Amino acid sequence: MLKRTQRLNEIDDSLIGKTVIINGWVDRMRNLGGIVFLWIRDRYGLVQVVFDPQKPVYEYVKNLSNEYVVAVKGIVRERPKEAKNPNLESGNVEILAEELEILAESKTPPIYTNREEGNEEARLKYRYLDLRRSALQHNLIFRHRVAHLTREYMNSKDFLEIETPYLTKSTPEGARDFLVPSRLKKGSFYALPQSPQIFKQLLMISGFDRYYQIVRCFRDEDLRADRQPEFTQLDLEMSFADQSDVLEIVNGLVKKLYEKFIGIDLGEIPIMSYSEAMEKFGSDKPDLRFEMELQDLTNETFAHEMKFLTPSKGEALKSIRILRSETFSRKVLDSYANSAKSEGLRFGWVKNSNGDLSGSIAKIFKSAGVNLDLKNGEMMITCAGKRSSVNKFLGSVRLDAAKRLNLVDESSVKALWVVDFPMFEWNEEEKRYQAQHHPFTMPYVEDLDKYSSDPSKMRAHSYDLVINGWEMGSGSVRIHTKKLQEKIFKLIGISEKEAKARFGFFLEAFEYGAPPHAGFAMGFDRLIATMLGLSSLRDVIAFPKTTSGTDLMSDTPSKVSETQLEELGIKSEVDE
RNA sequence: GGGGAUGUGGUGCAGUUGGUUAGCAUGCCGGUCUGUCACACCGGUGGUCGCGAGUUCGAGCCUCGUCGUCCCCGCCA
Repeated sequence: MLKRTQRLNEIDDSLIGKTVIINGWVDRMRNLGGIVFLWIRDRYGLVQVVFDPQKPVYEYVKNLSNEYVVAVKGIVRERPKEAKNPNLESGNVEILAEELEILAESKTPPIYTNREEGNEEARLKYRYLDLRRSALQHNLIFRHRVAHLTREYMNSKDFLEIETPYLTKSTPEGARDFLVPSRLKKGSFYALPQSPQIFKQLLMISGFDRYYQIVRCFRDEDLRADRQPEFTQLDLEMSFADQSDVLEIVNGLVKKLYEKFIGIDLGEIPIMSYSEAMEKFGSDKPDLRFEMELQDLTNETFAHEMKFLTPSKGEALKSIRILRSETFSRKVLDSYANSAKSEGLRFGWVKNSNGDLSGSIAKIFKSAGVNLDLKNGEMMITCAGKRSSVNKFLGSVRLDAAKRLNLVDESSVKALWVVDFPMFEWNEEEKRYQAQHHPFTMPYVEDLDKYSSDPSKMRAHSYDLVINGWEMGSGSVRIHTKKLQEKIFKLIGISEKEAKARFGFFLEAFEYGAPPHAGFAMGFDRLIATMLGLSSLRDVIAFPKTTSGTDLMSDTPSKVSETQLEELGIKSEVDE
């Protein structure tokens, strides 16, 4: 075969007059009857090849079609003045073909590879063709570069990349596990790791001191645009370290990545407590690209004159201001009212229409004689009820309103740390507390005694990195004593017996000199998507799954043979 | 598990109150064309309207069911 002497990004003025060989795909053909132009594409670029009717090779160009793989030997020449294409990287030159070799033919592709259109279904079925599109090529190349620099950074900070197993032990708590049946031990199962959590902590106990891994994690839960069943984390753990050490490492990395690849200085990344985030933004992952903070009216003097909105003891009365109310139709406000009601909240809105107050609760404010200081067109949405529900509801209103008002500057990047999450949350289904982060998280030890009657008030030494309202990663200081770990298991209703069966090896490890340690895990797919301004993880993963967890290209998951099941000692109860 | 959107030539879309021959663009095939760059122009091919039932004289359109894709809630330590 004619092997390439140049990649397509290398075809430029410096090669004028030289003979080159290029390899690539036919991106487009323009046959003008006499002269024929081809665009040849590879991963690096796009170059125009000319076929002159005077040359013998001209006879063969008619056999070509889109997506054929070809080798072209020819002379690089400057294009005629009028025929230069400034939109093309190589638009100053072209290759005059002397020889052509067809390396592979192609059927007419079922989707366009040179256009940004096509529905997801067809594109996922022919993912290998979709991946030829320059946008997806760009995303995956970008991802590679970020991974590369990430490794470089972690290495420079003396972190060791150490692999951990994929065939692991199923553990309670957290997401549903993907299970893998064991053939050698019929009736038993491995689980794919939801994260390498336990292993990286064991590596700390082994003395490796600083560990990281860019690693696949698996969670068998329903999908979203920002959630895939298998996804990649930058996982890290440090010994003799606390929260500030971890934040420093991660800050350094994120700032470096944004500076190098996006050209943005993230500046000082602020730290906000979980409770502040909830009170001000109604979210544990606030989008700080716009203001619109929640206001707490609970302690205002007029709060007890608010008729049905009056907060009873322990409840909250809060509001949010919307500057341009004209985009909020009655229908939108009704839908807010309905969702508030379904959360057991009382809801009302009031706006300034040409100097007069109107809206569902205008009368209440008027009779209470409150000066709301609303400018013309400004609206206030007010909500009363259980404090945590009020925050959550107004937080969702805040996001929805920002979307409607187009308040988000898509080119800006706002990162922050949210810290001191609650250690536990109540699981209504199982009627017990469970760890909000995970059960290996170090609690505020003083909270354990202080709030022994109300575990929901205990805080954890945990921290989330949030970028543009996306949870980018989370971490915590870990428990490193058996005694405390056992205490936590007890609090979340894991019996001593169960703890021993599930985590016995882990608890035992703590008896052999476990150093204080802390760590973090960053959602790598999300980070790439955020940096590229994409909302779907599918665009940064080469072979993603659909929202129902299938792969349309390979038709996965699929049935397996009866023999395979027998070998595993498994019988399917699903009817064919 | 629930809600919403969607499914029409290979691809992207239109299709009125249910009405006779399902349009448009692009691709593909053939033709003309020696400087195009999403080449242009002329001609042509291509559709079980996701699938199944029902209502009706008549269904792409209405009803019920079902399947796929996308978005959201639940869920995701």
